[in-house]
Amino acid sequence: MNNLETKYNPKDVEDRIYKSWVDGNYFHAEPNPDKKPFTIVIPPPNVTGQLHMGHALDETLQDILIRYHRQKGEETLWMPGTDHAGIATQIKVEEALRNQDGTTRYDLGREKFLEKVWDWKENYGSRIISQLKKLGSSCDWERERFTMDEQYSKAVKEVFVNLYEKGLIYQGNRIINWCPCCTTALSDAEVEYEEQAGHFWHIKYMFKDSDEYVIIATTRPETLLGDTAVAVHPDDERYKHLVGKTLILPLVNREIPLIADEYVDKEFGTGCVKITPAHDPNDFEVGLRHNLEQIKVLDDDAKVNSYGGKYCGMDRYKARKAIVEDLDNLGLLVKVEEHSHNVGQCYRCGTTVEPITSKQWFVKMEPLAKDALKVVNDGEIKFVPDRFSKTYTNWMENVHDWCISRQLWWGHRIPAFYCQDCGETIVSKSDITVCPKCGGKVNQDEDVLDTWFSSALWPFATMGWPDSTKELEYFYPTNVLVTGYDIIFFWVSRMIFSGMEHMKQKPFETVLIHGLVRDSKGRKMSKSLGNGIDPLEIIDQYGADALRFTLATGNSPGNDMRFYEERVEASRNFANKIWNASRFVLMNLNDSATDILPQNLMPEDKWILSKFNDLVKKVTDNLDKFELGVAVQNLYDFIWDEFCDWYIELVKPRMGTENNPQNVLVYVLSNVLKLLHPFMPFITEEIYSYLPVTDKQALIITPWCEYKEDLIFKQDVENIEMIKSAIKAIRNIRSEMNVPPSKKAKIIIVTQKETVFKNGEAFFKKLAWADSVLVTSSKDGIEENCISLVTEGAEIFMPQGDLIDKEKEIARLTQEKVKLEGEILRVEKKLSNEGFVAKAPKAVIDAEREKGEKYKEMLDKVLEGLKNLQ
RNA sequence: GGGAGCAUAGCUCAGCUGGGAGAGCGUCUGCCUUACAAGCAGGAUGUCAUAGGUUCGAUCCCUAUUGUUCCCACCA
Repeated sequence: MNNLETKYNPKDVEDRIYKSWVDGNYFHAEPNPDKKPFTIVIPPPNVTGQLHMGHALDETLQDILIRYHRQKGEETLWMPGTDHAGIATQIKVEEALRNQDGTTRYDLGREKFLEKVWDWKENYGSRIISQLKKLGSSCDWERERFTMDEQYSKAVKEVFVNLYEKGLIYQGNRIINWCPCCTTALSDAEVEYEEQAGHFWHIKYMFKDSDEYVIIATTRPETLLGDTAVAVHPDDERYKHLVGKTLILPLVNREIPLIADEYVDKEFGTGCVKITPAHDPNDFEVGLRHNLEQIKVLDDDAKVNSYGGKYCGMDRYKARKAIVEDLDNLGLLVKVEEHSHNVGQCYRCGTTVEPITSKQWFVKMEPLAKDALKVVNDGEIKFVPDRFSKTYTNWMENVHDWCISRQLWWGHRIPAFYCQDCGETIVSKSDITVCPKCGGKVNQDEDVLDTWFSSALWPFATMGWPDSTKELEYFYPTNVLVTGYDIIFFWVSRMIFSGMEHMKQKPFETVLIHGLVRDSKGRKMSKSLGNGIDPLEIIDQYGADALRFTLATGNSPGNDMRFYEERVEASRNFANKIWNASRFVLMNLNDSATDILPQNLMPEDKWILSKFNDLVKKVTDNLDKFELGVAVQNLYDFIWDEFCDWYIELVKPRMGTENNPQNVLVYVLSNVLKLLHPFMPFITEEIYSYLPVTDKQALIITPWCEYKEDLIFKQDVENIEMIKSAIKAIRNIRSEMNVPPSKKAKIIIVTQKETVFKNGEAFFKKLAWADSVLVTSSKDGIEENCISLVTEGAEIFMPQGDLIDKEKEIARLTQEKVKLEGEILRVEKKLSNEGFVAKAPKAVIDAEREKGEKYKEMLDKVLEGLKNLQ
């Protein structure tokens, strides 16, 4: 115990401590009517994913909250698990197959391919979990869930059927976002828009049997193949007379009408718009209004199909080029403008998505959005910081129907069955093989559901829904959801309406939003940039506590943070500081040491106990407000500055004497470890195990500290602060005069508070390098050639013999004088301001008066000192 | 087009309901003071983006401006 190394080595500690927590079963929660529940469900990482900094931040924040509430004695459940992550996982496995032997999923067929994915999941699914453990995450591993577990799948089917029966899920042929690379439909949320440089092609459309024409402008000339009309605004005088006439579609030579529709903006471009109902969402609507034909000209892989005549088989960009060339040759290309516009891209693979009409399943959002908005607007669900509730409501108010079918194989297969004979569609929780209507053979829908459709159920499906379980009864609704602002739309909003719809209760009360972890230059960490920092490497090098501390520090909710190694180094140094302070305490304990406070507390003991009490309040309040960054800063300041730099130094002279401060040291250290534990669980648990505390148990379950009124000693705090300022003043002057610590000095303290400073004699010797300290209330007999220092409550004289440079001393005191005069002037100005005296709170005025008097007193002494020198 | 964030020390950032601004890193000076050089002591550097307003008093609240980042929408 006395031979701990001078450097904290996390590797000696972390795995062993983690195992002790698991063995102690401290992470496990059970419904317990005697206790208040506290629940967080983890944002399930992708099952084949690897831990990155974003996870590390997310998990750290959750673990802090979880450990805090566990120590507060609540029945604390952190529900862990993973997400099957439809597209992401399928892409990964397909890629692996391609690299392995060049096979595609089609070569294997659905069944074989899914076997491969399940194999993959078995291999890599545990990786992310073990990585979470490295961080110290105290999840209830007995309850680990996966979004494709049997029970979970039951919930997904239940929800689908339920919504279908309510008319909130429907199948329809509508414009959706199509990713030609993943060959699946995407929801609006899964498309990311990027400003790209493009062109604006102006094309002549000739009227039938006429030399007249209109000019349309387009950014996607290849869609011309699917045009079924040209539209103008009904009030547009330029074209009014032409409405109803027939145009000849260039290259295709199809006859299409010129129609009038309010959708067209007269001011934009030429005022004529080509209408391609099958490939543009606005045109689609126009097409419905005018009963236009939808001609789909692109295949699933974005190649022109047989409707495209000579362009058939060309990929969309090749076709674009060819069409522009042909139009130009025909003299139909009027001009080409540079044009920058937003291009939608698949959020998984980055391929430009193509709007395409397609038969898909949708969730009707409007009725669901209603309750989901109410619960946030009423403040039943709170976003931290609050501004994100606006982000949420804006989205929810304008939400479109949600396309939930995906043309993938990995995921929850849509529980819809189609009769081959009568064409009936049957939506059913259980698999069926024959049509209940005609007895014909049925086929199940080939598609799977959007991953987010299943993760939307996470807060209750993980607890056994649709069965009624004791877990749901006890732990639902959950307390906090911690996640990044980037998935509010994907996940948070969908959990909210799902919770409201299926549980008739909100899924959580607080949504704690954090920002992104960026690199040192503020860029997003990404694989393609290669600027990602691996949390596991950081843990390996600096320890999990240092990583956690770094991620929790200097950051406020909702804001991005920059991550660089120097910050981790600073955190590691802090861990080391704690380690060494603890070593010091442990080295100086005798067999009778405990954490029971003695009766005869010294002023400095009362000072640190008061400060510690303040800390308890601050840390607790900040944790309750989700100001984790402020809470951890409070701890840092207390430990390094107040406990190490002052308290330990102040009590060093008492070590080993009758008045040994060991119990106070043990008390403060053991208690501060409790407060620090949520942030730095490993090192705190380790050190706590060495301490002779009365409540000897694992720190992880040791009760949180309480604020104790009777451990606040106002007068002693004032006195010690006075001594501290005096010591600082002496250090300051010595440093200014380049006096090395080895050179001791005589100190005479003239004060009206003799007892206070007499009690502090030892402090001056140790911390202000004095060899003798004289405390007196009178200036009589003080030798000349003294440096005089004016500090709060005292005047300090340090005889310097011949060393004193009179001129320098006069200059210094003059400077001091000017400073004090300035302060006094400021205070007086304030106090002579009628408005201030009349309207400011009394406490502020009193404080200001007190300050003024203090300064005046000090100024008098400075002036006297100057007089003596001259 | 709509919305939001940010602008504070050389750098990265805190600053929680308005009462003369802090930390880490860096930097300068002096110290291996028997827990810690991953340390100790001391120092320097700020028109708290700009301009108005509210107030006795504004880094903080309001308005406008500038710069910057992001989100949503998608006029072809």
